[in-house]
Amino acid sequence: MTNVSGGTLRRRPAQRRSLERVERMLDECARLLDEVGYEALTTKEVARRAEVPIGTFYQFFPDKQGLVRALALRNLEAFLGRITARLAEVRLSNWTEMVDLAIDEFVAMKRATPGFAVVDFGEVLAAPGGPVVQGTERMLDAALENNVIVADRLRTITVELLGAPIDPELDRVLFVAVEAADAVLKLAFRSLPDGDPELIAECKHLVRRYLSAHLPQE
Amino acid sequence: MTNVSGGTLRRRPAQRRSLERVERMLDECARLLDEVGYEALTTKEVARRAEVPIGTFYQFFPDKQGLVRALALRNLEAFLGRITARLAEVRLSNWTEMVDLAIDEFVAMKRATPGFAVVDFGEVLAAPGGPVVQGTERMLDAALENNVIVADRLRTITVELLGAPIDPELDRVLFVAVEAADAVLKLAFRSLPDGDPELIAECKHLVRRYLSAHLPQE
DNA sequence: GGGTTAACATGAGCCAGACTCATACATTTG
DNA sequence: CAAATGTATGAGTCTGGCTCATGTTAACCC
Repeated sequence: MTNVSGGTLRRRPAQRRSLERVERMLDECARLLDEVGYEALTTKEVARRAEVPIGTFYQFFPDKQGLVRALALRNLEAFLGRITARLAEVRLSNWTEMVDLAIDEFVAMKRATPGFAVVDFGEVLAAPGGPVVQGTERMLDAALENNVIVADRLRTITVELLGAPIDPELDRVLFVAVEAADAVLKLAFRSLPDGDPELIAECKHLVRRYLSAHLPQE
Repeated sequence: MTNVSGGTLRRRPAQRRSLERVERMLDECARLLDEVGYEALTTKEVARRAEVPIGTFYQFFPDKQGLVRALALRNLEAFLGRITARLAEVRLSNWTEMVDLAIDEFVAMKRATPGFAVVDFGEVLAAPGGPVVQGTERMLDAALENNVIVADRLRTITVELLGAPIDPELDRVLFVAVEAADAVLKLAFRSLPDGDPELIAECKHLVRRYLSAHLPQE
């Protein structure tokens, strides 16, 4: 699995102990996100639960956003790993199956991964409204980049699946599809803790319908 | 125009002076959102720019979220007003024209209305991840309700347009469409200050394509 | 007018939470 | 063993959301 999460940490943990600590902090961050949400999440509480002094917390994470961003990136890696693994298992006969697979994996992760329903890598704090243009290290950019990564990954898979790229606009189309799916699934998980099944179905519907205009029926 | 914004304010301004003050605070809030984004926006600065003491600010707005929520609701009213006005002007021959009209109006508002590209009524702070279930006065609920209002409004228009409701699932479908469009347009305005035209076009594409599965071609 | 009362306005200050930094500790190196 | 270099710590700073005691205006009554 490629290491996507470069550049999030203030200092990279070198020893085993530090590494475990960072993992613990991320775990507790995820659990706290489920319990109280992003706004009410405090760095002190994360540190307390992870049994790490606050000073050490700030040795590794630049700030609260950085913490959540690091978590989102860890989740992104997990997602890409799962998708890749699943693809190795099954033989897909057409792209609609891939849509279902991707969405099912995403939903499964939302259900199983603490904090993931609150901040997945798609939206990571994009929303509370970073200004349209701002410093390079904004979450905003991270969120965009993340969906670019997912879309790109899906493009690779799609191209492999179809044999050759069909539509030169495929990149943008996939990006839009990912963004839209992300939003609808977010909604599904806001409606019900395990995700409203009807909305999840509707999400697949939406994506399939949209992509069918750009991909061959086969 | 119906007054949607009930219940946002701590106290409703009665006299002319208070009313102007509240408007000024909302205006400055909008401008600040464009400048620094939601997180960096401070109630002190809003009050300072509106030339209102901080105490007075809190006489009217319950908190920072309440301020932004009030702004979002004011924008929602404006949007519904504009849509209604436009519909009175033009004669629509089919529902695809309505999709274009609604999206165009939305885009026009994003361009013209300060702060609207940062927090429109669709997402209003839903994202930074309130916990899935939490107190009644959460922004989250507000955001959901707002899109419900828009979807409902569009349903009314659609039903009028078509003569009779076609699909019993129309409500959910429209809701999903609004949510997806919202996300893609948000993206378009993150990419370019005035909204990436190609993404805007793609948004219309997405919605039309999706709805065409549920609405008659005519 | 004068006096009483109720509504409104004000900003110094409280408090919580993000983040720092001086100090203590450990670990490596000559 | 001493110096140097890295690492750990939590008391403390600072900023920003929000309050509340006090001052001010307006409304009302005699």
